Amino acid sequence: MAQDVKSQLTALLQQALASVAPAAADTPILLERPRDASHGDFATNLAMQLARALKKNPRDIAQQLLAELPVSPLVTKAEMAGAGFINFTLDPAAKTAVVKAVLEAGENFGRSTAGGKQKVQVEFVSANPTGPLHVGHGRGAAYGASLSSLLSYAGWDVTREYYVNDAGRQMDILAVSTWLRYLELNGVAVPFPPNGYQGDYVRAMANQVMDAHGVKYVRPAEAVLVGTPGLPEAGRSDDEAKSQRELHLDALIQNAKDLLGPDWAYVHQHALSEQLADCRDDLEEFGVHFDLWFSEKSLYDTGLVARCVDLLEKQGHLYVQDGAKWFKSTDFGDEKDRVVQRENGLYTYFASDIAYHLNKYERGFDKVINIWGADHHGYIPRVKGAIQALDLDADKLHVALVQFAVLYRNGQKASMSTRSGEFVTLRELRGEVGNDACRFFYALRKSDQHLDFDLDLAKSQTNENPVYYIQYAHARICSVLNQWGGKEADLLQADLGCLSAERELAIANLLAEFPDMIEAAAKDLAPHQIAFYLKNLAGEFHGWYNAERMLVDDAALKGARVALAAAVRQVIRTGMSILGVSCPESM
RNA sequence: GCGCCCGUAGCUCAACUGGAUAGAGCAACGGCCUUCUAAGCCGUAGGUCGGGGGUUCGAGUCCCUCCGGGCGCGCCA
Repeated sequence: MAQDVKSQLTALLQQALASVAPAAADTPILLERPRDASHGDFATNLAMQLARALKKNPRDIAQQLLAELPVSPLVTKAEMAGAGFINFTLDPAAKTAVVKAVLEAGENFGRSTAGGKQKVQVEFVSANPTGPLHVGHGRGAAYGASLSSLLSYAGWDVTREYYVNDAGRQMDILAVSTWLRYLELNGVAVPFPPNGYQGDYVRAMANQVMDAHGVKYVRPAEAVLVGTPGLPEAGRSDDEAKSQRELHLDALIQNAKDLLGPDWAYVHQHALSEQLADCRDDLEEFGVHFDLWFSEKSLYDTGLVARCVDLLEKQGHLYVQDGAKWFKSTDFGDEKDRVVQRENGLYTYFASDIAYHLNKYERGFDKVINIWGADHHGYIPRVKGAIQALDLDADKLHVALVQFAVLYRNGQKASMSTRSGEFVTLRELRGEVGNDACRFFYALRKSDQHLDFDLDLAKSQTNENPVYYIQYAHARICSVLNQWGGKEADLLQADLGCLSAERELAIANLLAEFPDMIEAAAKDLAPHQIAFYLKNLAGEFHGWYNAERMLVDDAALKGARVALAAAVRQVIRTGMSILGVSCPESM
């Protein structure tokens, strides 16, 4: 199969290298597939790499290498070209052999052992369960899910994980928002704070609480508002007004806790589980599954946060200032030191995040991948710093930043604030453009690249979406195979020597490239390469389909062509399945 | 102001990690359905890779510097 071809070529070049330049015999040999077909099937820049060390013209070196190159039945032509490239043209049989390899291996063609069964954790989405997921989360979800599948396919032992921020102020705000809407239903006149959660789903939860427990949690407005600073004028957006709104909201939360006592936990828990369930359903429908939903709160309950802070303290990485405990992250390259424990004794989000990472390391992952929104990039140095401070290997942690998707509607930016309730939800997007198109649209972008998501385009021109281009190729092949009507197992006996058209050999070369592409994509954490590969493969297929007929009278030729088509179908299926996109048999 | 990311065809994006004449898809223009699915194919047009300098056999890719955009700089999460 093709991998063998590549390593055999490498071996040939190593022999030539050893006699031309024994001193540089360990020069790594890079074989690439030229874009231009006239440059053959493989090319190496070995001569150029040697130019500096040997102080010779690359073209002269290339000629010497060619002279020393052992002959091989695989290679029909080896020649020097350009600035000193050596181009190889392969024997057609060496190229088409891949068809049989694909059909034999099935969905395992391309599967790699590069990951060596090492344990890798991929943590992604991890959105606060305070409202519906929006289109930005969708990008992280699609990327994380595709990346996880890719790594798994490349031989890693993958754990997919969602970090649930179920402790902290944002959850309190959601709970109090729900309660205030509930009071509203019961005619209690408390103005709804502008910095509470405004979405309709909050009212829905209030209704549920009402249905389940009636007026049990009603309290008088005076009691709810007692001791609150009140709200500034609605139009004010100065710092003072903002801070007053936050203080007001905090006071409301405190009053709610006092007035409801143990029942506060019910409201809190109800809001959390409702939103989490909604989020989980949403993601499941999107084809995004998690092995573990990890609770932030559990880090407090098990005492890991406190243990972590103690540990850092014992190692001398903490100091007290203004009543708060600071972590000396500047010792590890951060811009400034960071608080882990507030003046009021409460731990910061950073503290629980340190504990979470300690927990990840204690679970023995060989590699830990965090997929974060790009707005968190300033957070990386402090987390890596904390990991180092705990005497752990910070290089095991890789933070993949996903740039936010900027939505455009009618040519204008659409707002994406969760708090204001004005956002396009992932669910809406899925409903309007479909799961497949969504997953593929996201997959088609390099994750760390800014993404302009034109809603009108995605919604109105779904037929133009490249996902259909690939699915269509798959459906066409299914149709041909149906009409052919033979047993697919028989295709293994096909006389591949019949495949001689340029297009057929080009497709064979592309198929052979699939395993290399998978390994490269996994190494780069870049599933978008799969999407581009598939587009390319589908394009080659469509071109061939229009140029040649598969179901011809000549039985041998027919068998060979159907075998090639079946191999293309297999690779499309494998690739699409990694991307979480379906392959309908007919369209 | 400081730090990180980015700037490639009219639009949205690639470019095998420093390699050959920078590639696709939309949009535009011209062709192809009595034969396996026209959600397709074939062709044409479209570029000083933001500007300038540097490193070397060779730069969209690395270094410097401007210009332009995004994000971050909480005892929030």
